[in-house]
Amino acid sequence: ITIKDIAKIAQVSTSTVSLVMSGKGYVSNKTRQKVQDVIEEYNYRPLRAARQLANNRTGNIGFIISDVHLARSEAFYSRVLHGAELEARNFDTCLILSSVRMDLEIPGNIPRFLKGRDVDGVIVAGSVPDELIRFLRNENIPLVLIDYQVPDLKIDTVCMDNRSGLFLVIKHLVSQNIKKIAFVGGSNKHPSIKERFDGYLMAMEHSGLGHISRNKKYRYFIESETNMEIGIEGISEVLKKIPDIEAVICVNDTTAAGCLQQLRKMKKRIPNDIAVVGFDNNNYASVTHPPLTSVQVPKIELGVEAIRLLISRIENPQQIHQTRIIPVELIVRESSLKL
Amino acid sequence: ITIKDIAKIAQVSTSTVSLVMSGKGYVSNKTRQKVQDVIEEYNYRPLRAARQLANNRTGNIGFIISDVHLARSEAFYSRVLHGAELEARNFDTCLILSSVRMDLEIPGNIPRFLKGRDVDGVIVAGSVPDELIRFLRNENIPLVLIDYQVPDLKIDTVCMDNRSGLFLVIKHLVSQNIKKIAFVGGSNKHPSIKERFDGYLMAMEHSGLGHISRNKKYRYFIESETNMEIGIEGISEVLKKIPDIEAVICVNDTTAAGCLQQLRKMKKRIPNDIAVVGFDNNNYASVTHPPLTSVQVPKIELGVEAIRLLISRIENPQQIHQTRIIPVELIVRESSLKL
DNA sequence: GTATAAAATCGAACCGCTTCGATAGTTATT
DNA sequence: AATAACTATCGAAGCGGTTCGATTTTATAC
Repeated sequence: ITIKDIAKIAQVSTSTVSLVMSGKGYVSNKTRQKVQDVIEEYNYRPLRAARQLANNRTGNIGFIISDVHLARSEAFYSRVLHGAELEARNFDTCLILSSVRMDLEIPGNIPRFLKGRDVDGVIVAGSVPDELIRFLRNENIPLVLIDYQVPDLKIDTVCMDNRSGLFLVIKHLVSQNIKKIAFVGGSNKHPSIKERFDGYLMAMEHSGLGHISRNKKYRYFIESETNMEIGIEGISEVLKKIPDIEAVICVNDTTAAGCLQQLRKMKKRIPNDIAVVGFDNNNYASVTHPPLTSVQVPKIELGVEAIRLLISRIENPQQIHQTRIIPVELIVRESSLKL
Repeated sequence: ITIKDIAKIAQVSTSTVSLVMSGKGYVSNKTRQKVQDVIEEYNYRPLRAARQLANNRTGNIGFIISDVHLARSEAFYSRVLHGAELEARNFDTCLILSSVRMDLEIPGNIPRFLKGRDVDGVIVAGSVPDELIRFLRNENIPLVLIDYQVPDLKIDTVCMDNRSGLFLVIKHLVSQNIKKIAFVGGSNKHPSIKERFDGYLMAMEHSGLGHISRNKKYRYFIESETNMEIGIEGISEVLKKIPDIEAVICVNDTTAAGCLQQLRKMKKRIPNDIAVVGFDNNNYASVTHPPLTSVQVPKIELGVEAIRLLISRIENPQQIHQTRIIPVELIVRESSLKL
């Protein structure tokens, strides 16, 4: 069933039907009603592809994420994706998903929807090869990054308030008179990780604990994707240097899970010997033993905001580039709550 | 840059370019080479929408999943989605994602890609409203279900071998001389859940423990989505009736996490007092305390197989309906391994 | 050497929709 | 009464491909 069929049945031209559907131009009320009735009756929906061909708008948004992120055991980016999907629906827009390998070749290996020019814009979630982002930029495709950025490129971005998150954590620990607070992290390549560490430094200074945070014995970093091993090694190393450590803040929950596991193995009591705090408030924060205090990141919100930002850019390509920062929240659980 | 441009530059007609791209018809080697060179040089990619309009193939596959599933804390269906995406790539096909609410109205609320006829086929992962599936069936859209089925509808399906999973579990427990084995589950509406319970019954009979599994005191079910609460309540109830229970098999890891938590609260030693086994081998199976024995379900594979099945159906709409069963594997961890 | 078949190439129609420009009918303006 | 300005509707071109004949060239058969 095509627009021609509708036109014939309603005894008007296809242009009139088109005008009715789009709400543009002049159509008398009588005609409009007639056409709408026929559309309704036959449940007519215009073919997207035909529409795209005619007016160069696809109604699709591409969502790109690295294989690594998508394969990650925490559901972080799946949640972000979910948020994006929910909001895309509100704009009558489809989400086309593509994962990319971190070693993809450009332009040989780019997502298929870019080859077929199948999308009006693209969301990139988390880190992907910078060249991919540069490529998208060169192609002049509307683009929004989530929780990532590329040095010296001005791009619309949605991210979470990592620094404030650390202020909340430190404040919570200090309120329990905990002072010897260590930080365990991973590769600083990802901006969020760097920001969390910066937040730690700043918040510690702010609480008058700068003499601790400035002491490098209280830090542990490994150049790798964050995983449980970092937590395991991290807490072991820190404990060697500072046996009377009181708390450890991990760069995310996965790392924290490693810490918990290792501390249990060492027969440390959590939180009474050592408090442990994570970040992200992942799906397993509450099934660890003990349940993990963490900074809740509104993942759905990240996706929602990204869609909004992207659509506003698609509609207004010249608008100034923005960064939207989503607030976070501290979720206190047993791992940091002294009895 | 369009096919006309390429044609002009290569000094052939657009039809010839088209023939070169599709590999159909007769083209001399010389011409083919010439055209391919130009395509290469200008990095020409045909516009999908134009192609679709002409030959009625979109090159897109829709992936439908319920909000509830996608929001689930375990990453089960995200993994399945990931697998589908990976395999779709191999077929130069895009995956369009849509989540649906369990209370969606049909046809008002159906995914947008169905309205615009934007996909060649659809994958449905997990349970969705049966009417949606019937609707898809009526519309004659190629369809594959993952881990779900609708009574009295013949539809291509990919699922996991739930029954065998339970045989593996029982065998493992019995080999440790554990006999008093209970089963805690959720709503039987989802076929997998029912199959797991059936597997329990069958495997127990098979191991000569039928007198136990036939005793209803060893079972606990709640009509609800599976969650931690079911585990918590389930193990409490069973323990009341059978205080000397030796093991509990939970319908999935989430439920098992609830069990673990409750048992710890009750100061039971796991696995020496009671062994606990889950199903799915979720992302958090290894961070629970103790780490959880579980049946590993190859989630990526589920997605991969679904794509393969769907594409084969798209290409051959008349082929007989199939059910592909993905094998599972037991992952033994501390929660069931007596010292 | 001619008849016939196969190979190579092209022009044009078509897919379903939007939109520009033309046309005609109404109403307002002078 | 003539002109201008809307309002309403439509025909046709065009978006970027594919594909069906038609046509020309080349190879094969007798």
